[in-house]
Amino acid sequence: MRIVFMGTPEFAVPPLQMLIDSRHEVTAVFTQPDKPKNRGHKLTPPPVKELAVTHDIPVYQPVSLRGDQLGSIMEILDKASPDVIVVAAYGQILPKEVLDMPRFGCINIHSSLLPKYRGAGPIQWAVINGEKETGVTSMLMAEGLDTGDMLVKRSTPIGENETADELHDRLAVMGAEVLSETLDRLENGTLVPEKQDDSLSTYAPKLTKELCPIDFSLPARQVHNRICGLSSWPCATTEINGRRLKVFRSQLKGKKYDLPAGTIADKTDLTFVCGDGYGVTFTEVQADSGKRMKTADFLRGNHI
RNA sequence: CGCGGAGUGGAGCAGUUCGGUAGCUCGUCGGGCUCAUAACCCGAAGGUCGUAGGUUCAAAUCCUGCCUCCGCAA
Repeated sequence: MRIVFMGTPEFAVPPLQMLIDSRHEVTAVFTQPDKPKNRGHKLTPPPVKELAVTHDIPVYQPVSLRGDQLGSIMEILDKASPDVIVVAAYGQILPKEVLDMPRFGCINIHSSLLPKYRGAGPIQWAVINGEKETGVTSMLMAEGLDTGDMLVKRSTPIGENETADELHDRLAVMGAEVLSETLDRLENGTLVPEKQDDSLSTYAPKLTKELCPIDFSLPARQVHNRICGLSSWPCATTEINGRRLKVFRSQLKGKKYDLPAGTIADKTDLTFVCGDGYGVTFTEVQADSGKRMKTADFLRGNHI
């Protein structure tokens, strides 16, 4: 099949790589415009663009698919003449004209078990909420946000101490597999679209930095889940000796303390008391202007 | 030229303000104690202080260029 791929961040890279390696032909790639990033505000291309250019695939980076742009977008799509458009974390709303354009429609891969966790932050929120499992769902795109009929779904357990970062990487690979299966079955006609039960849907908004400061009045389990879910970005934070401390990893101590929430229960391993009295141990941290390191290393040079 | 922090034995840091013998907590190696140990005691190795110049009797420390890493911001 001829395929147009739309995607932007790291999550979209494994699926695109899979398509490039497949018998299908990727005739065009759409991704977000280069944005000023990093120190010095250097203009940085999205990961998907970097992969596409190394394979000489035409890359388009419209600011918007809608409005004035629509005419030229449709021209590009006509020329690329896709049988299907594959969308993975593209970051833009597709207008109806685009959704209706390919013979097989538009297929989106979403990193949750729909209809749960629709939206921009499904991986992180699944971890923050302490879900036991999550997964990847492919769907036929409709006009609503992540509301299309589901095609292929695959689940995976979330590890006790697994961070959103690690889960993200696993789901990205799984996304490529789900996409592969979806396309195969699309061709041989064995797909059975399944409507989403809207009454079961939940929404996972983009993460903000307001979530970062650790609220030690919450039970230990929730504090731990939040640290895992926010790692490595935007990352849970707290303050220690007047310095801001990012917390990348933690473990449940499994021990109860008769101390007020937020106090340090154990200075030798950085265990903090939470709202239910149980301790959470920080295992990987980073202080202001320092680098990310194991707590044992941090404590060697930073006496608390 | 967006703002800011940092490069010191293998790890994490102090020392830089006010130039004057290279320090701390660990790790490593050797020895001792012990039924035993990641515990304790004794000892040892290991550093051109990121790099190139400059100032000086003397530079980790002051000045200048360059390299690398990181936080904010996105």
